Amino acid sequence: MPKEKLDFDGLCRERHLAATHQRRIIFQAVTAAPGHYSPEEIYEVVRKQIPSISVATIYKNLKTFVEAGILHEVSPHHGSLRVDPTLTPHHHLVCRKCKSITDIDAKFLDPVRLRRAPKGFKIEQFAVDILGTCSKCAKQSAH
Amino acid sequence: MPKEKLDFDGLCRERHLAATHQRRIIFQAVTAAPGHYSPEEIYEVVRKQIPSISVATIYKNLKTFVEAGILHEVSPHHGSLRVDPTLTPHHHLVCRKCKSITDIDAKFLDPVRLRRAPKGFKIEQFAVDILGTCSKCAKQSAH
DNA sequence: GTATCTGCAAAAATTTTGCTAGTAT
DNA sequence: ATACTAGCAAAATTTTTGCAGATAC
Repeated sequence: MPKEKLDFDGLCRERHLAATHQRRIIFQAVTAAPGHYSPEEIYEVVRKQIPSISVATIYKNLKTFVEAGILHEVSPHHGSLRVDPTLTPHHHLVCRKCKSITDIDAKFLDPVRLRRAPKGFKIEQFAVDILGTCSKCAKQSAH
Repeated sequence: MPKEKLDFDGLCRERHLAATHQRRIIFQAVTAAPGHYSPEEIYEVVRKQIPSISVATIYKNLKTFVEAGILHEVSPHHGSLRVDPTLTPHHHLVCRKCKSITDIDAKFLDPVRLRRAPKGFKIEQFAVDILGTCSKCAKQSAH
């Protein structure tokens, strides 16, 4: 029995998600190779196996997978461009539930340092997103 | 003479950008207070002072400001949601020019560590975006 | 059997584009 | 004078929604 199928069904069972055919194929499409796929790219791949699939199903399930922790977002996607006037070095606390963003001064973090320089990439800046749950959301889900 | 105006005109001169009225007001709107504004939010604020402003102008100028380094993006905005199948700890090299994303194993980075815990925020994960220029883009702008 | 999920189509939201007139340098 | 920029309207993208029928548990 193929390993992926086992994994996927197990993952779904753990998180009380229905292991539907569409979800299985979407998951396979995303995990077939490392990459940083957009919903549109995944749609095009999945469509080859399930021509009747709809983009809405891709979106709904990617969201579901991310919320369930089965997949990750590349960087927190805030729905639209977000611009930041603060030019002093700082990073961001990002709440996974309410998507709120809070600044945290860079001096509260040990300086980010590479142990091995990536070949051919000229580093200009480190941006750290600290993902988690803000106090407001923690209270709400506490009871 | 107000400090902001001086700063803004100087910034524009340095980067060979025309210091237009619209840009000045947009810049003031963004820098009035720390925050993480969307184009729509900025539009609503600027509209109070320049009712004839258009959303397109907001978008064009935010993009211009970000490219010029006058403002920062909160986290790299990739145009659409991007999903990542790699669950082993890793971070991302993001090219500012071509927006390409490359994985870098977490063990090539000194572990991210907080010196002071943020009050009330439950940390779940650190995501580091290493911003810079990839080798391909470096070559293109070299000559 | 019941709750959940899919497909569809339509709407909403976000972002880009082309062009003309206006403005900064 | 020249190059750049703003406004406008329209299009292109991206994402969400509501609901009827289908599917998983």
